[in-house]
Amino acid sequence: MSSMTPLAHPPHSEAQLLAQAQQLAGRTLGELAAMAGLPIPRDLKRDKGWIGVLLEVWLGASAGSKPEQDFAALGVELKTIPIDGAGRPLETTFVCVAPLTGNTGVSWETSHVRHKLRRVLWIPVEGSRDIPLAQRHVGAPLLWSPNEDEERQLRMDWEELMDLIVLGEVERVTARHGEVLQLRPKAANSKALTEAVGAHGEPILTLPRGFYLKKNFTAALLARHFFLKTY
DNA sequence: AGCTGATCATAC
DNA sequence: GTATGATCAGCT
Repeated sequence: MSSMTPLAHPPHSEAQLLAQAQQLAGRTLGELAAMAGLPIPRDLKRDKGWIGVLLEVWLGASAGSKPEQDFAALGVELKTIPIDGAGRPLETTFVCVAPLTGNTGVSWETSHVRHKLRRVLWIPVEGSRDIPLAQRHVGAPLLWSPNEDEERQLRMDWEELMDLIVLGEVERVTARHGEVLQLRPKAANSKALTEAVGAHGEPILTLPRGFYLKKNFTAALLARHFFLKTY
């Protein structure tokens, strides 16, 4: 326990990555931040990505911005997921920005969504705002790939949403579209604009959008994991 | 209460 | 603006 330390280098195998993640289970964010020498914000209001960065440090992921998977050599993406006392997600999960132009000929097979979700290390973290940040516990990790059903659900939603984008109907899409995958703003604020395609094929300016996993999807994959592990 | 639309920090 | 990391918070 006292030898616990952040990985100084990216893990060389999934097994090593998972082993390190399992070491974090049961610890509090306060303990992990102190051991890593990171200051703890009072809350996440102005530090929304803080937990993600903290766990990146512990797991040897390259912190910072790179359009790559967190563990590129392993092809693994890291996602922290806030959960309530019953282990259910408190928030949707951002996947990637949605391409709003240049989409002629794009397919699910080569999509960013599919690539990002090919293999994910999920790390549940207590997320209730009633629990002080430093006292929140890290849960047991789950190394996951979509099964046949999950992949089909994702593909169907992705194709529906991309069809609307290509047809110039992006501004008619709401977060209600999609069963497990939704499209929502992903921007600094409501004044940030990016290019998209209008209803008549003309260029328009609209909010940047991102693909997000709905809570029903992540809740199911977490529940399945804990069911199989426990019984 | 939960969801949808909006927002926060930082690097480049 | 885009890309990384996500959660906030007003409204239904």
